[in-house]
Amino acid sequence: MLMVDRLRRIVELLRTHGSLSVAFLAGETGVTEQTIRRDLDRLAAQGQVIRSHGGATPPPSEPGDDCFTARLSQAADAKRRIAMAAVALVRPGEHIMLDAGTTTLAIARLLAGHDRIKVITNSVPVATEMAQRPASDIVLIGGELRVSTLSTVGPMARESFGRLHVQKLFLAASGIDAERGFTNSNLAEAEIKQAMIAAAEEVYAVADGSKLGRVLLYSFAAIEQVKALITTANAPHEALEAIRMRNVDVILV
Amino acid sequence: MLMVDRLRRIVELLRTHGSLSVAFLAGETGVTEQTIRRDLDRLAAQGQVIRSHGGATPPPSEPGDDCFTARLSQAADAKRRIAMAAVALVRPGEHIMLDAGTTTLAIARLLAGHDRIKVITNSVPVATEMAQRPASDIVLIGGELRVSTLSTVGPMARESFGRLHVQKLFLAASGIDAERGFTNSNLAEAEIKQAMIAAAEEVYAVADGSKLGRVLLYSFAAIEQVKALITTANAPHEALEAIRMRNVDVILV
DNA sequence: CTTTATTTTCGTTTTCTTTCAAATTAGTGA
DNA sequence: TCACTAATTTGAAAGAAAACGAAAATAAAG
Repeated sequence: MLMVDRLRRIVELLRTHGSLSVAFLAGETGVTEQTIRRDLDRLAAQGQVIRSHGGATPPPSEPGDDCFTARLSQAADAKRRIAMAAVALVRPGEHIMLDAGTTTLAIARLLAGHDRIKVITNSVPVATEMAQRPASDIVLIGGELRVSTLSTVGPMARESFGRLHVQKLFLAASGIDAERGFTNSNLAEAEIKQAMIAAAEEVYAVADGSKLGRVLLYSFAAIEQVKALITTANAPHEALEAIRMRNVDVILV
Repeated sequence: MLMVDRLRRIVELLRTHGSLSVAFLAGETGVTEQTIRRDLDRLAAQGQVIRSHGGATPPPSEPGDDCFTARLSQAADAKRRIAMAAVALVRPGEHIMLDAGTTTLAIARLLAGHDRIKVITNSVPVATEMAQRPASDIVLIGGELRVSTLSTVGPMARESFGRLHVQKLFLAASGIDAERGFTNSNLAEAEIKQAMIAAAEEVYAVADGSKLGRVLLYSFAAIEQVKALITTANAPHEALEAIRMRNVDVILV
């Protein structure tokens, strides 16, 4: 096991367990306590962990600085423009699905104004955002809650999506590539996205330009499965062309 | 247990209990009174607690603590005491259900510290609260989202509960009466509560004293269906007696 | 004045730091 | 490609520091 892997592992273990002793981490990683101490010193210098006598604790997660809200503020304007283009596609009275993600959250924010639209989602932030407006009609899909994205996954969620049928799905993806299709770094989420795609008549992918040409671990759909991709103009030109060649509309905002 | 964990625990216990003796803290944390004294000295030096002869008290609340917020936190204090009694019933490794409500939200807040507990809920606030802590294992029940309570209801939620099985359910109710049982003013929620009760081995009702003797529109359970009622001492005495007569434990906090 | 709590002191245990050597890895130049 | 050197990582051991518990002396509370 490489040292970087071990460091990552330590951070991960601390995040899930709350706080751990040097001895435990040594046993868990198969190295000496000495080495763990050195690792913790290093991680503490980077602010990744808080060192304490006998062990370490994860860094305090201030409200509004976790990974989710951090991503939220990033490129807020681009996301809003994408969201506006997405909302323009929605007709009154339609049933739509919203994937979990910051771009889809921006869609929810705009959509909250529209009446008579039923929104189905597995994202807790999307649901709470929609609930702000009284006239909304929301179905929240149940399942195991993924803490990092605040969305539900697992068999229960997959099955729930399997029974539903909607006109439009707005799909988020961390990686979009003409060849490899849509990819994601988490298996459970990839499975849910597949279930959502199966439940929708038309699928619209929403993602800022940085996601184009990126390929991640789990692939969950071919590029042809979506009707259109809504993205920003900073996407790599050749990636966009390759997608257009496969009969997917590209909407640039 | 690391020292930092113990220090955190002490602060937490003081915050919830109000003020505690050195002996109690020693018993609670499994160390000598001597060590507790040293801990308290340390915490007092940081201003985290106020030292006093024989024990310590939590730090004074923030300035700008007017009469209104005092009353507010008083109600919060009642809920927290109920929540503490509820959490004391939970054993490590158990699966529990949390109903939607402010008292159950207080339970979630306390429960978030416990490891290895799986929480099933239909309440979005409860789920997000639990998700704050890394080590939590949460199942969010899906369904139509009721905007006013941010909880899911409807056939989908009912069915989901129908497939689950947990050791303990902490049930909230707007009205509790020995004769009329548990009542609620919303039909959809009443139905969900019935489904939850059916899915749990043991049901514990949690409600502040003002709910006792009240009867609302929809009744969803008889008083005998719960194992115990956790409530505050300000509940009407005759209402409590009537409930006790029906073999329901009453836990006053 | 009695009881209880605190401080002080001391020894034991645990954890940390420092230092050194072996092992691994990366880089260099023939 | 093949040694050779330098840097990094890791483990081991010894001394320093911290945490903890126990007991005696002191202070506080009723």
